Amino acid sequence: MAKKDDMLRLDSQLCFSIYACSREIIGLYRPLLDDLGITYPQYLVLLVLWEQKECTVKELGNRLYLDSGTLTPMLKRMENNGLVKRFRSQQDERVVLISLTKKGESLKERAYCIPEEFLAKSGFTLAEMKEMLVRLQSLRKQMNA
Amino acid sequence: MAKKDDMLRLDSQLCFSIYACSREIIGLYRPLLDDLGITYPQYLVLLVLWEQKECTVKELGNRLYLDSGTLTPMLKRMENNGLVKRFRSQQDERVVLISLTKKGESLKERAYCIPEEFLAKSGFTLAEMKEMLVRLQSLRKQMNA
DNA sequence: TGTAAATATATTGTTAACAATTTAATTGCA
DNA sequence: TGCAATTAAATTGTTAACAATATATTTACA
Repeated sequence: MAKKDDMLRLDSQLCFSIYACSREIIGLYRPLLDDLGITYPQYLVLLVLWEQKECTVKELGNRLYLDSGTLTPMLKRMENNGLVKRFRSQQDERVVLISLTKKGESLKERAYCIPEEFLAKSGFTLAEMKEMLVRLQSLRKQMNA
Repeated sequence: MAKKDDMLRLDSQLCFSIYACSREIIGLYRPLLDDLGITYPQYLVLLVLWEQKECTVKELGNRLYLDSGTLTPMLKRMENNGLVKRFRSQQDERVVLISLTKKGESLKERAYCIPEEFLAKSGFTLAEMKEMLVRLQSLRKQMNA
């Protein structure tokens, strides 16, 4: 049963390596994000809004793979911290639109250093980084098929 | 500023790809783990215990990169579900030892299919899987340096 | 030996992830 | 037109991650 047992060894599990890596990266980002007064998932929301200024909760969920059960309370916290505004669409009252405040907008300038810092600490070249990105995206596509 | 802005695009962020992948894999595992009556982090605890039968909370934390703030309540839940036993070491009363119950032990047999299922769904060959594993481990090592 | 430092776990409080359900608005179609 | 099905968010409840702190035990060494 040694071979069978090998499959169940913690250190041979890709899933664990990805899970641990994710948490480690978030830990690396934490002091930087603390300076901006945001958390990692909030940073992801801002990334989307820095790209497109305004979007619906639904669209945010599609980009980040999160549902309203996660997003609604998080967006309320961000609203309380003055980062975003929330309001119902006039055309369709079911839809909630999220847009940046001046404060949320202004954080972008201070965020450029974050991916740079990560690239530096990762020890990867930009090419290796992209290679990895492609593999992970194909993994995700596969799993959805 | 287009190039600078590119760095902040959600889809060019390796960190997001890893974070999203991690959650997606856990989602893939969920129905299988539901059958066993455990969650993903609990599965990781069992992986360690299937390897070595008994260990301390400290050792579990070292393997899984989790602290007592996460482990203590989780291990209590696992104890309530009859999966593990918890008891203080006789030699050092600070230390809490975790060991498997018959029930926890017996789940191993039903868990072999989980990494197999993942390998199948990932669309990766075993070699590609290992390649990826190595890269992620080196990324983790780098970040800790 | 006695006490300060170190160590292991537990506790408290905040944020997040997600299933399941609810509420409200819109759409489709008999 | 009117009502059933669909859709978008919000709500509720459970588990987890983690910072900060507390408690209890052990170790080190003055």
